[in-house]
Amino acid sequence: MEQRLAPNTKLSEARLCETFGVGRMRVRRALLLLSSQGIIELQSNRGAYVACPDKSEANDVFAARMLIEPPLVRQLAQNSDDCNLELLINHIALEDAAREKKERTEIIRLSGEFHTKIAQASGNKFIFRMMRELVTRTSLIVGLFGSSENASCPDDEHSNILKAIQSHNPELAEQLLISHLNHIQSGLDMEARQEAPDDLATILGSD
Amino acid sequence: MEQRLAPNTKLSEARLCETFGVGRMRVRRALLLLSSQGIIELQSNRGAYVACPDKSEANDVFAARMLIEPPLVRQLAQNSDDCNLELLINHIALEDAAREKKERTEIIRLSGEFHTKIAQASGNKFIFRMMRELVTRTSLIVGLFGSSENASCPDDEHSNILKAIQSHNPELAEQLLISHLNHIQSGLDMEARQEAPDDLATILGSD
DNA sequence: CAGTTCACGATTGTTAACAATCCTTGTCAA
DNA sequence: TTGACAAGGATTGTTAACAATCGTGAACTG
Repeated sequence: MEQRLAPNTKLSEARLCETFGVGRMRVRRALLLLSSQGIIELQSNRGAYVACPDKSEANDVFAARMLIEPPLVRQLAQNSDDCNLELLINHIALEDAAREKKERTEIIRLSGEFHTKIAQASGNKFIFRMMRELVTRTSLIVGLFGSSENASCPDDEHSNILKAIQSHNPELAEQLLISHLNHIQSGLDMEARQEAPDDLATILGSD
Repeated sequence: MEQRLAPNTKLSEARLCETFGVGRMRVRRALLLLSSQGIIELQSNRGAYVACPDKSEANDVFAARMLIEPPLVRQLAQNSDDCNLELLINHIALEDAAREKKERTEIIRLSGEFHTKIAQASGNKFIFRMMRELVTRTSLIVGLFGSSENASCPDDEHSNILKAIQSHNPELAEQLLISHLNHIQSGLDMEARQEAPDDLATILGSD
C-alpha cells in the first residue's frame, strides 16, 4: 500500500465518480468503508479527506505494534512447521527480486506486506485484520514523516527475522523484530512533516 | 453489548426501516458498517445476517485476546497513576451496584465493557479499537456457546485484577487476567450451540 | 409421485432527481 | 482597507422511483 495521495487531500465524490467511472453510490460506500478503517476522515456535509496522523497517533501505532508483533513472532518461531512459513519464504523471494530490479514502488509495497503476512501466518483471522490496519496506518505515517531514502524497511532485516523463525529461535526472532520496529520508528522525523507527492492514482482497490 | 439477536437471524432492510423509523439509506449504511466490523454478514442480493461464529473463530478470538490483553494489563500495572485508573475504579463501582440489584442485563453489558475500558485506560486509540472489536465478538460467542448461568464474567475477578493493577503488581495482574480469560473460555460448551432468544431490540446504537 | 420449469412476489441494488448545507465571491458600509 | 453580510454556485445528504436478482410455489411432464 504505497503512498500516492497527500494527507488532507480532499476526495470529492464527483471527481471520484468520473475517475473510476462509477456511480455515486459506489463511491460513497467505498468512502464509508475507508473511513471505518481510519484511512480517510469523513466530515459531515464537508466531504472526505485522507487521514493526516499526528505525532501522537504515530506513537500509538508503533506502541500497538510493539505490543502485538513481538509475541506473535515469538510464537511463530516456537510452533510453526515449514508449511505455514511457505508464505513468508515466498515473500522474501519477492522482496529480493524487487530490490534487485530496484523497483522502488514495489519494494515499499512488499515491505509493508511482510508484516501482514507474519500475522497471516499465525492463521488467526483477527490478528491478521488488526495487523493489516496497523500496517496501513504505518504506511501513512512513513509517507508523512519518513526521510525520503529509508522509506522502506531497512535492508534485509526481514530476511533475518524469517531465518530466526525458521531455525526456531524465539528469543532471537523477537529481538530482531523489536529492533526492526525501532529502526523504522527512529527513521522518522517527527517535526517537519513533508508534503507527499499529490498523484491521484489507484487507491481504493476494489471500489 | 448484550446478545439480543440470534445468530443467522436475517435483517431485512424494510423491517429495520420501520423498526427504527429511518430511511433505507441510513439502514444500508449501518449494515455496511456492522459488516465491516464482522458483526453481521452481507450476502450479495440476499441480505444481511447476524454473524454466526464457529468453533474455530471462537478459538481465534480468545487467542487474539490472550496475545494482547495480558501484556496490556502488565503494562498498565507498571506505569499508571491513579488518574488513568479512575475510569476502571468507577467501572467496578458500577458493576458492584448492578450485581447488587441483580440487573442481569446490565451486569452482562458492564462485564464486557470492563475489558474495553482496560484498553481505553492504556490511552492508545488503536488498542482501544481492537479490543472493542474483540470484546464485541466475544459477546457474540458467549451468547452462542455460553452456559446460561455464567454468561457474565465470573464473580469479582474484575475487581481483583484492578486491585493488582492499583498495587502495581504486574505479574499478579497479568496472571489474574490470564486466569480470567481461561475461565470465560472454559465456561463455553463448544458442541451444542444453543439458540439465543430472538428478541429484536436496540442494537445499532447510533445508526 | 418426483423432479423440473416457469412465473410471480419479495427483496436488494442502482440511478436520478431533489433538499440541505457549506464555501466562495461580490457588495456595501464603517 | 477591512469587515460583515448576502447571494450564488458547488458539494454533500436524502428520498423515491426503477432495475435486477433471488426465493417460492404452482403447474407441468416424465
